[in-house]
Amino acid sequence: MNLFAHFQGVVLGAVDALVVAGKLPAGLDVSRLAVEPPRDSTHGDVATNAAMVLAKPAGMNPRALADLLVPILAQNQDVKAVAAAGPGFINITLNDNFWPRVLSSALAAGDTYGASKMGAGQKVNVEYVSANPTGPLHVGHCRGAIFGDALASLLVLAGYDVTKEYYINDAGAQVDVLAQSAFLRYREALGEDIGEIPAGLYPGDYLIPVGQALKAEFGSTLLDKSDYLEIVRARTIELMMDLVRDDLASLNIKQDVFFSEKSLHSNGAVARAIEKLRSEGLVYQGSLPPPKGEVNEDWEDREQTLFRSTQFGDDIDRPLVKSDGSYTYFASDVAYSADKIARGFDQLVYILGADHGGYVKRLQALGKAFAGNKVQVDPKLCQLVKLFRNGEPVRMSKRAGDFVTLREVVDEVGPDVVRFMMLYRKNEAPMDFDFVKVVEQSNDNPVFHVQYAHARICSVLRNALKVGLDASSNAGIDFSLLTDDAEKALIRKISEFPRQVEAAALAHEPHRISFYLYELASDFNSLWNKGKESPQLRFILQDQANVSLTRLAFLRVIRYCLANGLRVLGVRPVEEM
RNA sequence: GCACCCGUAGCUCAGCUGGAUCAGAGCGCUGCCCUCCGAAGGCAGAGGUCACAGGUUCGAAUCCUGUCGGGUGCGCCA
Repeated sequence: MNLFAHFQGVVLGAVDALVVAGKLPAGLDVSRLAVEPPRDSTHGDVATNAAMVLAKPAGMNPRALADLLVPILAQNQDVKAVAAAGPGFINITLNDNFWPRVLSSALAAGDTYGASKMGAGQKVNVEYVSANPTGPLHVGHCRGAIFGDALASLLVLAGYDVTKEYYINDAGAQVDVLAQSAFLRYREALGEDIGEIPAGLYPGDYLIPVGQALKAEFGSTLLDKSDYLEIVRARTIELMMDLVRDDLASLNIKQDVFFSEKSLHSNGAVARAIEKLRSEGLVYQGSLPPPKGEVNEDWEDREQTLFRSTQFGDDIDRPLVKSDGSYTYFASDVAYSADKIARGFDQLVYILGADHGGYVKRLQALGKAFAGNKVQVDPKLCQLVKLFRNGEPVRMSKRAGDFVTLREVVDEVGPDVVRFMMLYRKNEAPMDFDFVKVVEQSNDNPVFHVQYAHARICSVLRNALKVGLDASSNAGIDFSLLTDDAEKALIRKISEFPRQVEAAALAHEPHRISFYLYELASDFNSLWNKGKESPQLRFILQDQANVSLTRLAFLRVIRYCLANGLRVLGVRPVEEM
């Protein structure tokens, strides 16, 4: 159960009672009414701003309204005490028998503790990575890949119907260059001395096996074909996407849909989407003003086909057709947006790199153009990751083909560490990633801190078996035996998990789960350390089977909480370290 | 020139969509404890005008405007 959602209902019931009694006007907007944990736990267990939010529309003083609500809330069987405080807060202290029920329901929920129906099956498309299929993924793709994947898991837990999608930029000039580069490697595989890779082509070694694969498949027949480049391009893109999928698999990322940009052109979707916009008066011939500030020598005034994106909040209108008559990259985006919307998504989430900040408004403009306000378009920008090794920056050469690959990072520190650390920052904040620090086996390392808490719990559960306590049974559990402050703090923290999941999902911010898990692990460690000094607080007490069984069940709840949270992040909850 | 992101303790960052004698965590620093329990330590302390200036209201780190500083972009490259 979500304790706070539960009491939201209770508070709303109290408000209704006042309406029925004629003490409040009907039809008040309760959308801002919140039920939250109080900042200071000495204030109580749950707090609501109901009186302050409703005071103004009701034309009342917040404290006076609070005083009306207090006696009604006090009647609730789960409420031990309720009081108005400060400017109009209402603090509720729950009956002692309430917390054991929270734990019991969490234990019963087990692997599904924290799951929510908030999403109500709404369809969400999360598009992430979408790197050009011209080589292996590099470290720059890493953060967005992990962020998108964790967000998708988070949304699933919160009850959304999620599609994880990758947009393949397989049209345009860069894949022609790729094809030429691969063809060179093909000739090399056939024994030709190709010398230096010419400037402008992709020099990376990863194309050598592609050349060999082409040789194995086609022999030398491509040399005589006039449409060889067409064949090489198609085959190379397939091989590059295999490479990309392998890279993603190293992070345990598996996307559902790989959407081809090229297909939008070949099946006429681009033309149709633009016609759709044109029919609504959103496409016109015109010229754009030159950018102010810096002087651009190459600037020439041109008339072009433009999408009226300024009508939807964009800074300038966006060109759809190049001067040679072919479509711009943005024209593909137009068709792609239309396609996503036609597939019936309620939300479109785009995970973009920091250098794509300029895309936010135009993507939102497309959403509005095709679906009005019915579809929420939320582009999320992931800031840069700076690599360090023991505090020293890891230098990357600018030369093409010489970059730190995603695979190198994963191979060095492991997928769990990469995933956790990439999610231990909010996406808008730049991040430092130190190869040495992130693998330190100490409590100062957040990944270790959380993993270790889980492993410790598993260790105690194993030890319990050795002394004949069956921790998997639900017999003999009496959660009201958990009365120490450290235990109670932990129970509170556990009770917040479902709420954290919903809030993080709503905000599209998976990092909140990471921070929550860190705090949960800290609270658990505090209890553990208290047990060092006070043996009666340990989990296994030789002569007190009922207390031991209860505490072991408590540990199982904590473990579910940790494991379910880690599952959102895509980090393995390890059983020993 | 314009747009977007960022600015919170010495450092790295949270701050739950405007809440409360609450500005928090970790590191680092200081002082104790830990050679016996469940290895990869524990407890406590010091520190900040939330970049700056206005505004909105019962109430602002949070919203608005402006300024300063850092980052990223800015018409036929995808």
